[in-house]
Amino acid sequence: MNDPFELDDLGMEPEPTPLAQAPAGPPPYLDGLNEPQHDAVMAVDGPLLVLAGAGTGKTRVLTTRLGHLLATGKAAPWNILSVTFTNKAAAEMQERVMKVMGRPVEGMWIGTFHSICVRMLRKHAELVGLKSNFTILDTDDQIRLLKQLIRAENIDDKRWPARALAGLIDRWKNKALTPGKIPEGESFAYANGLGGKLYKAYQDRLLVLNACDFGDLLMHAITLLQNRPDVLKDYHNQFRYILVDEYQDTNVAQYLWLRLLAQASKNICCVGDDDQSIYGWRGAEVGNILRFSEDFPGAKIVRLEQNYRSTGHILAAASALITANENRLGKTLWTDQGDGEKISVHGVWDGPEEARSICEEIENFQRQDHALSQIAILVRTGFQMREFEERLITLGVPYRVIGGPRCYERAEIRDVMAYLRVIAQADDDLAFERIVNVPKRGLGATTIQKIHHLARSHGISMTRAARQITGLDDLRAAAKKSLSHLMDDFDRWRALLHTHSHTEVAEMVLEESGYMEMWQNDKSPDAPGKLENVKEMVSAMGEFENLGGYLEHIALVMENASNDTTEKVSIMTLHGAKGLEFDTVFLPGWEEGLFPNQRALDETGVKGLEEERRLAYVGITRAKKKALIYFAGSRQIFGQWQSCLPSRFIEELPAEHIEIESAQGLYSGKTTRGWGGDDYATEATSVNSSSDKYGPGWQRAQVWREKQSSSSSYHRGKTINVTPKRVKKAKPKLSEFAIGERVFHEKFGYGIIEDVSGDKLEVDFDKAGTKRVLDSFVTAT
DNA sequence: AAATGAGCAGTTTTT
DNA sequence: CTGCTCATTT
Repeated sequence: MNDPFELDDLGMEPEPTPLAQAPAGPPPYLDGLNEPQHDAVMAVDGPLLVLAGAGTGKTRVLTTRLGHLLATGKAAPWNILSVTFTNKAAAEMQERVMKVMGRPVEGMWIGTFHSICVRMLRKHAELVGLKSNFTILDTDDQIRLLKQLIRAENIDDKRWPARALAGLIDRWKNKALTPGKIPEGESFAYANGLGGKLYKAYQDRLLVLNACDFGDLLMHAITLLQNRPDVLKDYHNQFRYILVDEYQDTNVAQYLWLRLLAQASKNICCVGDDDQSIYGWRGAEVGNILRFSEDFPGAKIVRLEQNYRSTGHILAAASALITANENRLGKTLWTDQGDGEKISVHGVWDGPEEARSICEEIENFQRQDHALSQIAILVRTGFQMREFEERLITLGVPYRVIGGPRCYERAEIRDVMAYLRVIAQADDDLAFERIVNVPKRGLGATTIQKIHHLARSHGISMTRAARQITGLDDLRAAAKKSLSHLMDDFDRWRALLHTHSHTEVAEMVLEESGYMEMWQNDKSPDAPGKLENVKEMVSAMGEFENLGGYLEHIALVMENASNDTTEKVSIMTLHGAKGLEFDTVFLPGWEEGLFPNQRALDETGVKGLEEERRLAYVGITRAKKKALIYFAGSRQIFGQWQSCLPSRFIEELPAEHIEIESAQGLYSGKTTRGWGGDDYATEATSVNSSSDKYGPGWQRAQVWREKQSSSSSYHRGKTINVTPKRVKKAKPKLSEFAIGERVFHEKFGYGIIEDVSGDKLEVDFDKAGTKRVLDSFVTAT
């Protein structure tokens, strides 16, 4: 990474601070802290890096430290800036400081990078060319706007997708590179050199629209602090103590922002774990945490290594795994909780069997009174979730998916949001465009085109252009009338805000615009649900002070707050699991190509591989008592069967901490056994004789191990070959059966072979329907 | 202006 | 295999 840091040196002496010692004896909030934790709490002045391994009491240290600052009178609440990555983390911090202090604490700046930047920008908007009520665009708006600009440049947006440009711009913004600062050459990464020009055009247009995208929030804040020493000085005076959580996930822009704010007091405490850095792909710089002592000279480093979460084998296996990474600060987790159970590694035949096997196991746990809320299935990618969901549904085991499609992404919610956004901020083109013809009011593509054109050529927003165009003779009479009617409506609704509550206004808008009516008249089966969603949304607005507050919440707080406390199994991605813990963790899909993910390897090579490994580390360390890893011999991806090799991460787990379990019932003699039918699960339980110990996946693993030992430098040497690529299903053993042949299956009866793939057959059974079966389970007739 | 179909791409995600 | 976008049709 080139070095965009041009800030003042940080090497000043820490200013002497008078000690406001607590009276005799240590205050109660320090009770029970171990030594490093205690150190981390007490080292209040000067830069401090807390390397907090998984499950080592990081949050406790952070909150105790905050409490300590307050209790000793070193800082008033408003002297504290505490930055987190998620709103959830921010809320938890606020909550726990209250517990430490035993009373509510108000006035601290606790929030996400983005929410704190918004707060700064709302106050000083005009200094970066915005108005205080600026809109925060989401990714969708961002892409739509870019697409318009790309087309305006007559660039083929097929060949140069807007998404790609959005990614490029995001990466620039993550590094706080304004259009004037992008490195020579990087502009050429898009549309033969037009990237930079489009970036500039995009930023200009955003100012006209009085809008920001997410990246802008940080970037504008940095610009503000850099260009206005007076403003920066005010913040220096205010924020005497800065705390940062999940420091390993910060990007360059966030680092620069922190550095600007911390450069006067130098009282910055960053907490993080380089081994849990899993967001590199979205701009996080592990380098920030690796480089901490250089960035903040005189920094103290405290390592939290005692783990209070997992038992010995789990911890040891995870620790061993992560040592395969080169780029790390290094720490050794330990526990005094005893060895516990080994990690079990299961080879299964394919995806469906993996799902059956795991979900059955969950059912067993349920019968043994394990709390379902203490069980999680952690997958590498979203599409793996479906199999588990389906299986759990058929078994009637309650589950919840965490981090699935979010509610505000639903069309009707976005529509309502768009109405409200236009009312709150008339220049919000993206919102205007979304609802200008929803419900249909005869303002089609042609009209929009004309408004667009006028807006662009005059450098004004569409609302303004629309207003102007109603005074011209450019539109058909009907369109003109409809448009000016709509514009009048908007004015009226906006005026209503002065006299009515925002909730009332919203109700009126949705009624008068015909939006509710549109869904009421809609005959589609999901229309009532959508109507319900809209109503729910409006009632939720009441919890906010005003419209702006509500809109900002939606823009910045993207979590679905589910206070669902019922007992459910959790299904989520490994990314989503960071920071959580469960008694029992299932880790399916540990196969080359899937995990480590092929694309991660292809795109970022060793860096990607190491990040995948950290992901594996995060996964294992979520488990308190049991961790179960699965890999399948073959898997259907995008409708194609692919044969898979066990993940190299399995190989990297020390044998003494794992236990290989066979796929139960598989290959347990040549008994006729259904394959792929739901009823398979009920009988695939008992048989487990030692000669049948290894399922086919495990046999592959043996092969894989042999292969490894014969070329040991395969993935650890310098010539890192991030293959093996996924092996195409090369029809290993050709089946003796042919398509069209009539066969008999003990369980499903007679059927016709529809497809042959290796030794697996797809048979259309007369009675049981189409099933996938192993050829050894059928006989020719 | 809406509806149907062809074509295509398809990790991880918070703000 | 899906779900989406875009273009073509009516």
